[in-house]
Amino acid sequence: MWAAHDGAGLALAGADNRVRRLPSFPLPPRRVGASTMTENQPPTDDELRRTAAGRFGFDEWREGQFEAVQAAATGRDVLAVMPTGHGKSAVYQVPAAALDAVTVVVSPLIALQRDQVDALNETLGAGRAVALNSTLGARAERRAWEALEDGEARFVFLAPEQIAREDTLARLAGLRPDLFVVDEAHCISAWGHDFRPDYLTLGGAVERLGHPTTVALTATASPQTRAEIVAKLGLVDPLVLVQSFDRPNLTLRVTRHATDGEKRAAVLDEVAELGGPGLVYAATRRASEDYADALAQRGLRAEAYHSGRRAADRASVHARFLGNELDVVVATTAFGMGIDKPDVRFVVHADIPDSLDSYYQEIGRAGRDGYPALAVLHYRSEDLGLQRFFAGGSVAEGHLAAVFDAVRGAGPARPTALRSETGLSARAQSRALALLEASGAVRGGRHGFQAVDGVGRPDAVERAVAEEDARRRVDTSRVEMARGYAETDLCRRQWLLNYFGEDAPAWCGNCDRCEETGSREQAREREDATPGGWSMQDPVRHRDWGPGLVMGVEPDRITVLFDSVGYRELALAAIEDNEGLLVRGGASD
DNA sequence: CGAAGCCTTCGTACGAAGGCTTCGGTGCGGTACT
Repeated sequence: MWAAHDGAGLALAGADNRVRRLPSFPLPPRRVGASTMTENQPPTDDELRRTAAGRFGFDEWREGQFEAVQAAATGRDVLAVMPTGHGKSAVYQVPAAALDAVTVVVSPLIALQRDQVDALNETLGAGRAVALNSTLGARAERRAWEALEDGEARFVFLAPEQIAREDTLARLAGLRPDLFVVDEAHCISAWGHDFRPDYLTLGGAVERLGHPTTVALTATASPQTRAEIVAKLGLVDPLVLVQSFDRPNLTLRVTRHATDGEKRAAVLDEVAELGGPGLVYAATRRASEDYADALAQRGLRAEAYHSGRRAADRASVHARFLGNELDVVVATTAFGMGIDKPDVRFVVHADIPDSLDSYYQEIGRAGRDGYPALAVLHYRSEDLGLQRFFAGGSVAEGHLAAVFDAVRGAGPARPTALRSETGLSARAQSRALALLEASGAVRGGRHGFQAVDGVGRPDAVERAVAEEDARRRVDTSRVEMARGYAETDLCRRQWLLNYFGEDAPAWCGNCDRCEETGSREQAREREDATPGGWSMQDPVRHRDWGPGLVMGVEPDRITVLFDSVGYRELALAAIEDNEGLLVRGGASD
């Protein structure tokens, strides 16, 4: 399912191919110049197909995929939202190979970079792709740069932290790249806020490189995340390819529990019964260890996986799981990207995750072979507390003031130097710096951070606090949407697909709610009875929260995604009683 | 926000109950230490 961009807003199409609009945002002007690629004749469709088949053995295209390849090959920015295993990499690799383009690929994990470099060197010839990261020695790093500057290597993979370094960026600019690729682009939104602040610098990097054709790739993104990716990267008139999120072979189920002990027993019973291969997700390291121990006592080959384990142990767990030497891995969110085992039969969540974006990503690791697989969420409303804590962390105004003063006093200064001034922990200082930078009070440059001229301390603190408030509201609303999935009486699949901006029937027949509510006919009757005439993706405007989009319709309430405050549920009774509270149309503009 | 762990207090005088504090998830890069 895909649709081209159509004018001022970002247009997206879902399962029904109906074009929809997201809240719009300002688009930066496109810079012309650096790209050598567009000066050459763009490749013909035949050339692209030949390259795909001959070099990559790729001759079956999914809907919209070839159009995305064409777009990238002719110099148009692309945002591709495609499930894992649908040939996402082809969207940039085929045009890059056909054009012999210099291609910069940003990828968040060194392990992922390594896999892709190996695969490309196997396909296109040794030495065509290199990675640049801190695991290289000085000599290897010099050789990699030389290979790129000689034109021998055409693909370079790096983490965003490398791109954020001025010397690296300057040297990349010297390569005059034709293509700039952001893999796992949802990190811009899901992680970019404070955990990987350097994701936020990628938009600046695109500009600095002269806006080469930019391709953003991800396997999961809600409409809000898509809009954020386009805005933060400064994509210009992008072709947006969104494939259906539905995974019909996954059975969706939620089991509610009153106490932690009851939940724990149910998780253990269920997983022991299912056997494997499967994944269990837990919210804390400690819980992952406890569940793994208890499952091992029941005779399963089970291991815990989290970032507190030694690197060698993590690699061993990963390898043994892929090699069928383990039945179950009990993991925190650390076990994720890069796992591609086709026959995972279940993903059981012992705790609710922070958002449906995470949940979909995690259950998406089940049933990739297309055979039936099970996704069960074990839910206690108390478990939301932990996710609210993670979403709600705030930076003290005193920290913001201290960091701003230190930056202003020291002139351009690196974080390590600033720390002796602020006395803050590295983490606290980096959060404060990221917020000050995002709100425009502080700027990062070649020699470190410096204050922006004309911004005073009260102003800087106020702007940073406002920035953080906005983020917190959105993060908290994402937790609430996860709660909504767990507590809904409606079809789970419809709920999940609606969250991703996709229309879906009210009855899927493959979730616990549909099993209980009986038949398709009953579901249709209930849907027809929905008053008010609201539909998915209707643009609306709220008196206080401004423009938004209808993301879910239930008999007594609708869910709206607002630009300013994230997801909100509104009772239909309240809308009717309160004239002017919520009106149709006028999404933004 | 909720759970776990440590401490204090009360009393079926050594174990239980209540109060207070701390902790909780993701990874890059670079630096300090074995």
